[in-house]
Amino acid sequence: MKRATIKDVAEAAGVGVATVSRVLSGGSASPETRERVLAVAAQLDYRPSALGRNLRQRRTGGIGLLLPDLTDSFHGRLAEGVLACARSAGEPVVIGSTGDDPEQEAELIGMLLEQSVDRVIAVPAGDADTWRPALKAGMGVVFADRLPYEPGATEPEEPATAAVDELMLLDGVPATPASRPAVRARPLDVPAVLTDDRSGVRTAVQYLRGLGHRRVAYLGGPGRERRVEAFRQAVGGVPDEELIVFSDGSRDSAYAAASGLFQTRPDLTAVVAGGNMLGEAAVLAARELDLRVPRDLSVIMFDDVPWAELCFPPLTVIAQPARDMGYRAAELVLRTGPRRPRSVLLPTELVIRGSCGPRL
Amino acid sequence: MKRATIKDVAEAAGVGVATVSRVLSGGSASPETRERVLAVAAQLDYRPSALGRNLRQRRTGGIGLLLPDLTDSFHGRLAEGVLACARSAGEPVVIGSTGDDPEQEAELIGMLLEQSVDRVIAVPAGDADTWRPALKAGMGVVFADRLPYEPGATEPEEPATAAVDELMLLDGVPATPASRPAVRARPLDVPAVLTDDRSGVRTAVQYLRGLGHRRVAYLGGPGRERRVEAFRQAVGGVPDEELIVFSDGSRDSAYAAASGLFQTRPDLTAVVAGGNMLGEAAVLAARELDLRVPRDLSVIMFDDVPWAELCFPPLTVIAQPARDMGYRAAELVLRTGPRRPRSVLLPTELVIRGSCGPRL
DNA sequence: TTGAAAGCGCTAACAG
DNA sequence: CTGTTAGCGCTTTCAA
Repeated sequence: MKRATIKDVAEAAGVGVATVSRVLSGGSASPETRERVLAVAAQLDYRPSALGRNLRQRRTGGIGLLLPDLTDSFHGRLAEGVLACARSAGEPVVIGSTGDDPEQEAELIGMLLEQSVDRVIAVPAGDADTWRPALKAGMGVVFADRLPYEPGATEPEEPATAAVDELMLLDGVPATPASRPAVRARPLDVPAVLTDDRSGVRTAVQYLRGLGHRRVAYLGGPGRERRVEAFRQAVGGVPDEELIVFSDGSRDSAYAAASGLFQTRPDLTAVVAGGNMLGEAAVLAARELDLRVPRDLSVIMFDDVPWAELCFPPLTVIAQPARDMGYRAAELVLRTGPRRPRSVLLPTELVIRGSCGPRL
Repeated sequence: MKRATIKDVAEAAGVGVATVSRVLSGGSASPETRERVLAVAAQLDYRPSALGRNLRQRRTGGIGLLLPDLTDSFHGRLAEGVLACARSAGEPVVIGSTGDDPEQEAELIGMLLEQSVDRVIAVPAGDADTWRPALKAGMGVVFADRLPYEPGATEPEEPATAAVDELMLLDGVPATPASRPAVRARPLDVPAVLTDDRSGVRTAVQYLRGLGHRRVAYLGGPGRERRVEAFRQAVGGVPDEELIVFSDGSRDSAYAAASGLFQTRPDLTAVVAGGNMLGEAAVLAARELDLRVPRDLSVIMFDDVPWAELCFPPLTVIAQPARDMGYRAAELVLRTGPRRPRSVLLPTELVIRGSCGPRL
């Protein structure tokens, strides 16, 4: 038993297909016609097929969502935000997990293109080159949490000025400092929803400093250029590069990075983890090496997660509004205005629990 | 600059559109024609539009994925499994989050129907009535982790016998006991990928029993009929119903349930949490009430999560292969065989850490 | 092996 | 206000 089509409804109601189409999409029609059509449609259990409509309009109307890893609580919360907004707009969401791999990401972009999904929200894994095809194809893209940079240079630039407007309102301080190092990677100029990494990192470092820590390390993940750069600035002077280590998106690599760091530099007394998986790794590695937190090592982590409170000791964190980020990204990508939507920078919050102590 | 269509390719290659279609889908064509077409297609950067194909074939070929909550680590891992399989099959995945609410679920099913997504994987929130429309519309559906039951009766029945075949191979014991209580809710007879709740719960209870615990409580979530029933059976005799409490899918409700339980029944010495959010709530509530784990209270939790190890004390758990479940569910729903695919029951594993101790 | 042609279900001109 | 008609891009008979 196949579904009724618009033609069936038209025949059964004794009207033309155009009339049915109009009635169903709120066009003009005489009250009686409208009523009859509606009745017949309900009676036949008619559901307009998105297939026909999409082909006709040459677009699907759905939203693509590309994330590095749904296993990461941050991305899960972000996704929930996107889905909540999409649902209230009645839009379907096509999801893809990139594993933080630019190639997979490129493949998924291709898939979305093939499906004519013309709007996408992404926590990007690849650089500007990965995303250029999507942009050129006219996709409406909004980035969340990170920005793809032009390949080549290594020091990230602040996002385009439009992005910082909101922050300035939030903490009353321009986020773009007057002086900058020379070589800069330019981020893609595309609307984005970011957290205020700079002030988050600064807060964390200052907090640690206030506790007396001098050798504080940074544990970074992929796509986190802005955080690292902010870290270098926050510690001031000539940063001890050995105290800055990276991992890719996996748990194993995060653990390896943390463990390696703690072993090669037993003199460090505090570490800031650039994400919840890094924080997890730091706690695990510390425990394995018999480092007491916070006596031997203070740890502070980017992103608040439910288990931060269950951890021993409870983790001090820089909280980010992940769900809001997703919701707002969806709002932006759905906004079909004439002008490109502005970017948004959301504030972080220091949540003090028990994983940081004074340097002994 | 719009995308090239099949017609453009045909013209540029001096052949008919049918030929292009054939070449691109691996049909027969003379080597030289094939080569020419392929060259032109590449040169024009031609990508076949899924829109046209889908309309013609009256189906999208994508997979729908309906989950209660992406914020829950279990569902996140499940989703990653589904996405991994879908990606290797080149199929897009349309995702929806139901919040464990049957109404939202029904709405999302409607949306998938409208999109002509004819295959769906779900951790169902609603009952059989919620899913009947999807089934009647001819959707290929595979359930994961839970099964929708016929509304009315309250005691769940084991899933259809096909489902237990795999388990019997796995642990050599038939999962369907000879004797059963009288009133039963029938699960929908649809392929599913489930974990062996019965043996998992039994293992947990026996472990606790071995430690000397007599008053062990159960903290249940939504859609967990089979686990509760297994719990009742595992504790044997007339179960103390006051020791069995439920919450809906939210963290708040889980915490309230746990806290309430601990306060009304201070005599209990052990609790099994029916999911990771329940476990989280149990630990939090215990801590709040100054119950020492495991001295005053032993806790064991369904589902292993990364933070179980970071928790204090590290949580003893019944691990479930969430990611595998997703992957296998996707395999099932993609299997386009003549016969309906068989269900799968996957084993659990007791992982002993530090949250259970002897009764003092 | 190939091309012409007929739609898939829908919307948007355009006429009436 | 309403019906007729022309496609959207693709696959698939059916002849040639």
